[in-house]
Amino acid sequence: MSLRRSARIANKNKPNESVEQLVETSKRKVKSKKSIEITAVPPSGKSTSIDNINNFVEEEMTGVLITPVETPAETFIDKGKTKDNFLSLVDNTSINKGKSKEIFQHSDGSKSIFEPIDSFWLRKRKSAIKHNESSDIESLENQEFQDNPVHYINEDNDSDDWEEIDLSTCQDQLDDLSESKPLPNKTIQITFEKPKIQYKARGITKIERAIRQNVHKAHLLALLSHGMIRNKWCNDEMTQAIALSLIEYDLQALFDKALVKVDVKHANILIIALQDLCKWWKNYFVITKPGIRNRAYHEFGENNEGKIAEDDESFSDCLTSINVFRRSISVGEGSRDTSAQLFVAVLRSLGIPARLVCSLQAVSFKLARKNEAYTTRKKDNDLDYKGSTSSSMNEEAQRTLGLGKYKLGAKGKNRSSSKSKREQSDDDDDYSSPSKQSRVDRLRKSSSVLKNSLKKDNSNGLQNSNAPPIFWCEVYFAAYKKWFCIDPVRALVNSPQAMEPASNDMDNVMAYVVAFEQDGYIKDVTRRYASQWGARTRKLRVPVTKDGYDWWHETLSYFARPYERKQDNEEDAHLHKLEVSERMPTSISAFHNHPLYALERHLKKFEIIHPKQPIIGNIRGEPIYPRKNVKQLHTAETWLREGRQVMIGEQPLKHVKSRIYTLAKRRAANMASLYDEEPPESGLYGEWQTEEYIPEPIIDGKVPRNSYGNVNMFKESMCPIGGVHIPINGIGKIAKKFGVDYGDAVVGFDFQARRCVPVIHGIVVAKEHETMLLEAWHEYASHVEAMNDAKREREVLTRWRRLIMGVQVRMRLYNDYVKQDSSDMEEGESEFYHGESEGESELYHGDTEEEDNNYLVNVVNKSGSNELHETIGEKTIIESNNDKSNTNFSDNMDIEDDFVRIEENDTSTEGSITWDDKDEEMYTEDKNEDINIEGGFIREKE
DNA sequence: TTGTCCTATACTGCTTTGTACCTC
DNA sequence: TGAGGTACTTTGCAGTATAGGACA
Repeated sequence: MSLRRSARIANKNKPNESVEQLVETSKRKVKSKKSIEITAVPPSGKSTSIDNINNFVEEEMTGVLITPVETPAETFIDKGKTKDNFLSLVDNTSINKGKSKEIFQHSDGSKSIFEPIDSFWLRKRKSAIKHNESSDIESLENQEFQDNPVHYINEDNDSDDWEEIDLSTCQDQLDDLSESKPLPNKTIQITFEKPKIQYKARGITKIERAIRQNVHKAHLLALLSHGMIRNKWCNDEMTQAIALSLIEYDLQALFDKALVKVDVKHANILIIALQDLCKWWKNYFVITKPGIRNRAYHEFGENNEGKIAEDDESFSDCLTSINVFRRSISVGEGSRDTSAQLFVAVLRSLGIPARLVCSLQAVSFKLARKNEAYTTRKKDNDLDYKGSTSSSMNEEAQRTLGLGKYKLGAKGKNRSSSKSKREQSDDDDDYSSPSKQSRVDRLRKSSSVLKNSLKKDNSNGLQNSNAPPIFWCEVYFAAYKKWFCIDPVRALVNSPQAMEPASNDMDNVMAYVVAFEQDGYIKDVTRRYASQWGARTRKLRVPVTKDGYDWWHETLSYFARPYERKQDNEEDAHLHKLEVSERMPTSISAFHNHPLYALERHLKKFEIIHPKQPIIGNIRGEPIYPRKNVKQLHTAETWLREGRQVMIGEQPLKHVKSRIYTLAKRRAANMASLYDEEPPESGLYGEWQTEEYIPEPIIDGKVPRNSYGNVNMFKESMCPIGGVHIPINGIGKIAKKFGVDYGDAVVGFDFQARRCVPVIHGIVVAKEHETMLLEAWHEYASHVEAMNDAKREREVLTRWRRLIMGVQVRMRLYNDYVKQDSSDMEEGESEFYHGESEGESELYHGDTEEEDNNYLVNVVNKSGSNELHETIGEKTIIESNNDKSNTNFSDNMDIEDDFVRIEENDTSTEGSITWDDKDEEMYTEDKNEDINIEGGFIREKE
């Protein structure tokens, strides 16, 4: 390692010094240390004395700075390899430890102290500069030497560099140290206090987040499917017939009257009719279960499957077939969800265009707060069905309905099994039979009696629950051109705000509200019901990716109506109006990332509010601005990359601290901090302060370049006027040869190892040179290609020559020495080739060094079949056609380059081998060596 | 008890124009 | 001798989202 390089490395903490200064400094340091006995540690681990210090510098010593430690107290953690090297020279006994220093005792009793080099150096240097003790490096170093008589600096790593000295030279300090703390000689025991485990907030990892989102998506699809099936059941004619048979005649007549004409008057009649229908339904249908509920992600942990399944069954109906669905309406009981679904069937039976609406309760992909899902679950009696329907159910009603209820004691415990059996049998029920019809009539007649008693029993339970439902309905009012929501469970008509659950309701989270149309299409109507769409609801949904991909939107598009109706457009407009007129949040945190409103405090680093008008409100004294006024800012360089330039005279709207990424910037920042200067800042500009980049023109073929000698070509529009970008790497050489002025085209930057390297792709030249350069380039490229081909050909022929010569030598040796000893061998035949099984002769496939010289010749004969010929010297073995399995060519892939493919009649290659199909004779041109082949055996031609 | 804000933590992605040395 | 290729460099860091806790 050169002294110059050593100086450069040492310069890491002294960037303001020139290399020459540092070379001098290094030399001075070496001189100054000559009075001290230093044992330094080069990377090799061999100790070096100060007498060899000059060599030491040259060896790139990874030495350390050694100073006496006065009050070692804390554990020092070392990670440097250099120290490990040092430790090999001493006993592994740490005598005393300091925060950044450590004392080691050698086998001979001498001691060494370590201190990381950079901390000491920087501390001293900063201190000196700060107090203006000396601006001169030399005086500073002298001062250091006074404080620390032993030191040497050689930095390879910032904090891992160590230097060893013999502490006998600083015995005074050590004596002091020894007096205060006697140092043991041998092993010591270090006891660490067990650290207090502090469980801190932990976010989820990227993978975990992806898994959660996928689970969330899968659940959404399952819920969509569930809704589609139930919606289809709502169209069931039998179910609708049963529904129609249950509705009182007067009510039916009212609906008939309301549907006569489409106007406001009749629409109002329809509203009244719907209200009456809801009241009737509420009295008729007994709620036995709360229905689907939302679950926290962590509830789906391992070993919870059984519990969840059991839990779900007790919460919602498991309608296994449409017959069970039909039965539910005839008996008039079920969960809140089933109630709403059946009500849709009722409405459709009356000829009213009704949608089944569902708030999909997909498992959240966000982390639930600690035990939140359990602790904040509803404890109100509204949904605590256990204490309502079950225990308080009137026995008379149960008897009449033939029902057992949940938790009715020992009797009720057998409910599930008996119920399931009954459901199973009901699956096959034929409701069109007279007997069943009479059962419906019976139910119809007795319904008022039954329901009154049930209602009484459920007065504090599910029947009168005010909790927003999961399923409800929507009815289209043509007169108002609006969809009105109807909640049959609570008998509410057109109260969309009542459908939104409380924000802390963990059982019912409103994130996706979808409406299933009568014809099966699905529409997202969340915005009609979510009052805090921008502030809350939007954040609960699958986020739109940065490149704009909206999974939910795409998924729903598969189920959306392929054509648009007038009422759909009207509805879209209405939903959009609801979205943009969302009321302002009442908390400051809700303004964070709100799509409509913004506070200055939430602006990001590269954002600004422009213009600061209008102020659309105030929250705790802070002005509220429209989100559309939040504008993105960029540095002039970033705008240039976008193909825009800052207009002359524009001042930065904002100054931000520069990001320090590259080494160059870091050095500059270090220098600034060294002199207590302000860190460098970048000015930011808005798009309105920029204009499209206007490239300079090419004058007299001279390409304008930037300060780095290149041409910025971040966008095609940045090409100099009259110039052209030729995106071919290497064409610059051609331009240079022709004396054409050109500039390397910088199309971007590559960031590697904290360095920014421009990505150059092709050149920019004047347009008039383009054709000439391209032609020259093609010529050059073909020339290079031909050269490469010729080179490769030469290499192949050389190898063939070596092969043939090698085999010839072998043959000669064989004939001279081996053949003579084989008295049994027939003349003219060689066991060497066919005497052993399948041609695997020892020599041919032997373990000799020449083994690799067995090459393959792939010959295409006239009939077009491929045959593989293995050539050894003057002989060729022809293997079976296209059957490589019996050949020993397993290595042919590795020596593919050594294949010689010889086309028929191809005489272009000197010394090529030609295959004549007529007489099956292979001969080598220019060598006058013909080879006869008989039945696959080889015989030299006489 | 609830809503809001602050803090700690983890993740994401921004950064924006070399050079010494070796081989051919 | 010059062109071209390769290795070295480093163990970031600021901004942002979010969970958890404190507090009104």
